[in-house]
Amino acid sequence: MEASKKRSDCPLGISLDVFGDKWSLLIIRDLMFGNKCTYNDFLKSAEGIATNILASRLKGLEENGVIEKSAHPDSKAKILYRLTPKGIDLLPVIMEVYIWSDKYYEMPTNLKATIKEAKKDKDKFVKQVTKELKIKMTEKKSSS
Amino acid sequence: MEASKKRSDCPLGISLDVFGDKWSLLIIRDLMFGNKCTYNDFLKSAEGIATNILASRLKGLEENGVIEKSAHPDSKAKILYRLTPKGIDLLPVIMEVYIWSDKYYEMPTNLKATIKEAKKDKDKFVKQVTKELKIKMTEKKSSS
DNA sequence: TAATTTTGCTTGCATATTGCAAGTGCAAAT
DNA sequence: ATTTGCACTTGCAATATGCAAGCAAAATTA
Repeated sequence: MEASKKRSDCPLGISLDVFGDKWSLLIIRDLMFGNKCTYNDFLKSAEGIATNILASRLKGLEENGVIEKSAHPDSKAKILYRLTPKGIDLLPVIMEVYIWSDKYYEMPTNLKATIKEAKKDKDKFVKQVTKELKIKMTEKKSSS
Repeated sequence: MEASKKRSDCPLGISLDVFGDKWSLLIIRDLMFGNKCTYNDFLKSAEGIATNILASRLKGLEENGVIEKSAHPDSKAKILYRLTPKGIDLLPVIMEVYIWSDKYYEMPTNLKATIKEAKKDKDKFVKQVTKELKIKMTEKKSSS
């Protein structure tokens, strides 16, 4: 997970060293679609990540330039986590995982429409959502 | 990794329970692009997976219907591992990871052309390679 | 035919990672 | 002034990983 070790020159291996674990992509999902942006937000997610694991993953993702910390406009006690452009660029990867999952597993009702839209025109969906995310991650948001 | 445990109803979480670790996607990569199909083939890959981990990952991927075992036409001592249609359907996911990696990391020369082709027309690339894989995984191949 | 090698694992054991509970320090609310 | 919220850290047990060795069946070599 740490930025240092590299098992091979294969781009897939390098990528898996960045987000190839059970938790990293879930954090990125929360930032993309969950309207979550603080440590406590992530903790509250359904999967129940442990506090130390969350801390280590946030550190790893930050070291790898996928997310970044910033001051929360609402409070000095809060830290705002945001996706970097590099993190936003993981949208196609996550989208394809959802599409795969939709084909072989049960899709929760509240996601069906979104996945359907994504499948209909992937490029359009990625462009649209990327645009929204760029805005979202730039604005100094004042709470959800 | 085992087929049983499910952390949440999120399709992303379910997917990560199937291939969300440091090794599974590398095995799938070897099956897709590496012309590898036996236990020893996977062992020889650059990343150097341990024998027990490889065995447990093969078991997990089989339990989850991503790969399947079959008799190797060359020898009874060999076991042929193949991607199922479900496994082949992971191609778009892996492709997007490569494309992401290409943007932010060094791409080995021998892969540049393929990635460029994939980026030019993703749908076409996926259809083309899927077709090839379906054939490859169906034929009782007589060695690489 | 017998010995050796190949193949696909399993086993033992040391080390690393994970998960859970509790605790810490600072900020903010009461 | 005290309590609560937030972002962690720490300790420790449980689990997973990595490494080396071993093992049985099949194939190859002698």
